[in-house]
Amino acid sequence: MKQIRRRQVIRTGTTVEQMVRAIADMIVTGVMHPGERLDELSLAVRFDVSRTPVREALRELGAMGLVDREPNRSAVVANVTEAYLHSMFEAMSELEAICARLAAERMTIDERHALELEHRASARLVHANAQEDYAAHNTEFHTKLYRGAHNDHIYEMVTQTRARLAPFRRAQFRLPGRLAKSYDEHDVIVTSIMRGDSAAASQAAYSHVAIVSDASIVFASDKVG
Amino acid sequence: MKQIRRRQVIRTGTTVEQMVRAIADMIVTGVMHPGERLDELSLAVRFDVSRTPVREALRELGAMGLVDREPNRSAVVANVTEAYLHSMFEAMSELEAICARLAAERMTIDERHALELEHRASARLVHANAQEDYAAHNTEFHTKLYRGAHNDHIYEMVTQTRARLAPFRRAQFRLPGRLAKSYDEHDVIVTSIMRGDSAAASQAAYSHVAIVSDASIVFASDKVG
DNA sequence: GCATTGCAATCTGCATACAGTTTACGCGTT
DNA sequence: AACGCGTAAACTGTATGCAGATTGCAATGC
Repeated sequence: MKQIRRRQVIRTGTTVEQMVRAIADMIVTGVMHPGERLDELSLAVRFDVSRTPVREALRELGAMGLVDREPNRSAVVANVTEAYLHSMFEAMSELEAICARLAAERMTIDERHALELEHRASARLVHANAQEDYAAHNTEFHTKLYRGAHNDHIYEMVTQTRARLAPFRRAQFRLPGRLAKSYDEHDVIVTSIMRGDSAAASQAAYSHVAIVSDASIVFASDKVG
Repeated sequence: MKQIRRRQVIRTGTTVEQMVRAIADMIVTGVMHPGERLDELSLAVRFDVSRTPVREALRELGAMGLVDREPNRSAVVANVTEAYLHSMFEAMSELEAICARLAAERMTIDERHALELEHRASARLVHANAQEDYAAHNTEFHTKLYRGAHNDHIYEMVTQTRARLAPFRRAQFRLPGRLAKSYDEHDVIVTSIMRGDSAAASQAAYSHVAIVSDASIVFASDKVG
């Protein structure tokens, strides 16, 4: 995967915010790997700005947990310990369970229909084994679930946790048969939510994420230190 | 509560980190009120540094959710909407319930003893109606609970949420009889945890925080917009 | 009397410059 | 050949200066 070295100008809107998004995206999508250095001058040249906004962007990314910073040392793409990674996956399960429970209680009719529709549409992707497309669907499915909980702060927490886990979860759908299993698990969640069975939805969501975690940790274990 | 106008020099360790802590402290302890402006130059003069580290500190505080920032506008102490405040209190109940459940399952013998000890020691404060001291005990009690869950990421989330709620929760122990009720609620949590009854601990913790939320929202409702 | 426009003061956003720290490399010694 | 030391290069931390945006006020027109 070759990186684009050409100067990348992003002078629209607030410069720092754009840089935060751009760098976060590179980390989350795996263009940059955990442990990789983010030196200020290179980034400044690359985005065609001075070091000042770069530093502010790095500080914000640090606060988000996407990069690690130490005094007088370059920022590096966050390289979490295996223990912390495990705690994030567990937290993800708990948060997802909460969202599913609240969603079962609070989703509007329209939201329920939209969730079901999104889910049903993905069956086609499973049969085609379209891993990339299914991953996109998966993101949308879970986002709908988080939104459905109707709690902005929980949405913020779960979204942030998800972003931090993304680098360690990329390959999950490459496991043979994982797509079909994921679909089945989603099915239980959707069915429970449609019935308004919050306990079942919560339980199903917890297990679903726990399974994804196990699958992901296999791939992540060679990256963490 | 008069503010100290004298220059405040904090040249120990990493400057920006110190400033973040100092400003966060002023917000959390109520020295600065929601909506209050944080202009860069004043802060720079006050801490005897240039605007550059001030800006970085403000950006970090923004990422933490303690201050709101908009382009070309001063940072202001975060002034959340009533709806968002409610979502944070609800999230706090959920997180606390998780911590209590996990703590009931995972706390070591020593941690259980320490929690019980902290709790028992506070009985004296209730009888003396020592609100300030009880508030300190309360913080320590809940911190022990969060630690007891043995999950670093959840600890981070609950701590951050707690910090953001702090400005809106200051007066909770001024309600008549609240100290005694708080003690009783803690008692149920402690007893459940000592028994290893995770369901009861979780339930008790959820209710406890929900009650605190209701008490706090009364006081907060005249501050939010 | 009230609204509107223009100007000045204030403040933020960013670039540049300088100071202090860390890292890397080469030379000399053992 | 390996180790230690010293110097230079590279990089981060902070200050300062300038450009652009916003705000408040005052003067003017209706």
